[in-house]
Amino acid sequence: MNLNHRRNESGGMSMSNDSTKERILLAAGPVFANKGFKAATVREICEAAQVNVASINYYFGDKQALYHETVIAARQMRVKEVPYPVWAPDASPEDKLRDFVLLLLNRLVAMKSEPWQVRLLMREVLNPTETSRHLVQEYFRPFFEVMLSIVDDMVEESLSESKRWKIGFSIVGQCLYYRFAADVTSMIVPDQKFEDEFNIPALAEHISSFSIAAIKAIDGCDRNESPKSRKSTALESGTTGTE
Amino acid sequence: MNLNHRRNESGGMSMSNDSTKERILLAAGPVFANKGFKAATVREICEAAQVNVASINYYFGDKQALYHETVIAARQMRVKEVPYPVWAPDASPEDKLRDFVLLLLNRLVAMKSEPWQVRLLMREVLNPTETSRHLVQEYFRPFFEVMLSIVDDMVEESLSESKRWKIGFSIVGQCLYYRFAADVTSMIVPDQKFEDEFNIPALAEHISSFSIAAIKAIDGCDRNESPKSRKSTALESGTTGTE
DNA sequence: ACTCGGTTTAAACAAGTGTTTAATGCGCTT
DNA sequence: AAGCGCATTAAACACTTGTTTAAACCGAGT
Repeated sequence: MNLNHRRNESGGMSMSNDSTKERILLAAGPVFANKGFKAATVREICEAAQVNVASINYYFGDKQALYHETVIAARQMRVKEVPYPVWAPDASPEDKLRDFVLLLLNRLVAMKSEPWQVRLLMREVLNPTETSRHLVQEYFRPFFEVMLSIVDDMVEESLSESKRWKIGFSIVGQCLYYRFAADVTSMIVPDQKFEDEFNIPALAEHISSFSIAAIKAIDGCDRNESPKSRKSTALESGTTGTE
Repeated sequence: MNLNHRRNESGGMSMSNDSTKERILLAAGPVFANKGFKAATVREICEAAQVNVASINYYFGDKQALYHETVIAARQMRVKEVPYPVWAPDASPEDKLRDFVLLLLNRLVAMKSEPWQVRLLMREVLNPTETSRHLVQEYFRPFFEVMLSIVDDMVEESLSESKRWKIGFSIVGQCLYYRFAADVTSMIVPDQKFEDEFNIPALAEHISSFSIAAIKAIDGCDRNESPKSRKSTALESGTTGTE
């Protein structure tokens, strides 16, 4: 465990040119994204980056540290590529939400080209490491709060904290589905239909309308959490599963 | 590549007792679920199952085949544990949908105890292998169709095919969120609130109400796909991201 | 020309990987 | 008891893994 693994750091984030360190970072991204941390091998990364196998340890210390830096870099790239919209002061919350859903889909889904940055971030969401705690604090949470403030503006009375969260998760969940289950979805929907009807603007329009309608309805008639005390109408659970 | 890897098969699915093959299958589940195919090692599985390292190759041929059988077994267990409801003939589609969402959450989310079966299936959804094509055909697709037929009963006019799908994905997406992003969610929501307000019945109630309201609203006023031709209200995309 | 720092390299390393082998054990029937 | 077939075992195999080492390289600075 030697500690001589910091060279060439001109300070902060350089992101300069085709330096060796840079090439490793760029090559590591797709490999980690496609295979995960363990299955990705340093030799594969080094070959893709056209550098010696020892370079990773020289510049990053070990494989784990390279992974960490790769995830951070992926987030930065994604944010830079799809930045926040800036709204006119008189924009309605409904229109803001539409833009926000579009933003979320563009950042996280981006069906075409399947950018490795997104795949890598999704891995962190599904299987959190120490890196993803950082991700939540610095990235997901503030993002989520912006969306919730838009929702707040849409309803008359103030929502309970957990209701706010649930609504937020409903919106985010609909968007995330198309990333998480993209491959499975394309096994269900025919290819042609997928191209035509499931592009990002169309999906954003659907998810926005769906969610706005739901929020308005909830706002109108209910702040009671479990009022009707409905008993399940299911007679009895038979073993009639798709076995 | 020897082919002597089928012994002790009394025919079809035995699932009998604590035979060696059985023990391997049960031990392999959690290991594959937690680490993925590559990162899981046969030695770790064999130690957990208290069998010799050669046993996996003896009974299953190779590691890949064991993985395949493990995924199939996980699906069967999950279906058996949370079977379909059987509805009364006069049950309203709204109540059916509520039960269906509850079923989906129970099968796929099951917050407490984090069953390895679910984690394993989610891995297949996110990173499809040859095994997951089987999974979609035999399991997801029929399940999805049942849900869509309930939605059909809720609306007046018949929906377009892609609209049907999008609504279905909206409902499924909301449910899946709590599995995919469970760990991240618990980083956002305080522990106490999580236990109290985000249990399965409460989530099912929220998702059902949210979705039913949205479906009703969509049914009422719209079959036009992109009518308003709304231009984005975003002035211009600044670089004001959480950088 | 020489040295010196950072960089790159091929080779080696030790540990871990899935898989195979050959021997042994064990419960049968004959 | 002998023979047979399935089950289990420890050991070895061939290969890959992340990491380390020591030598070579290379562009300044003196």
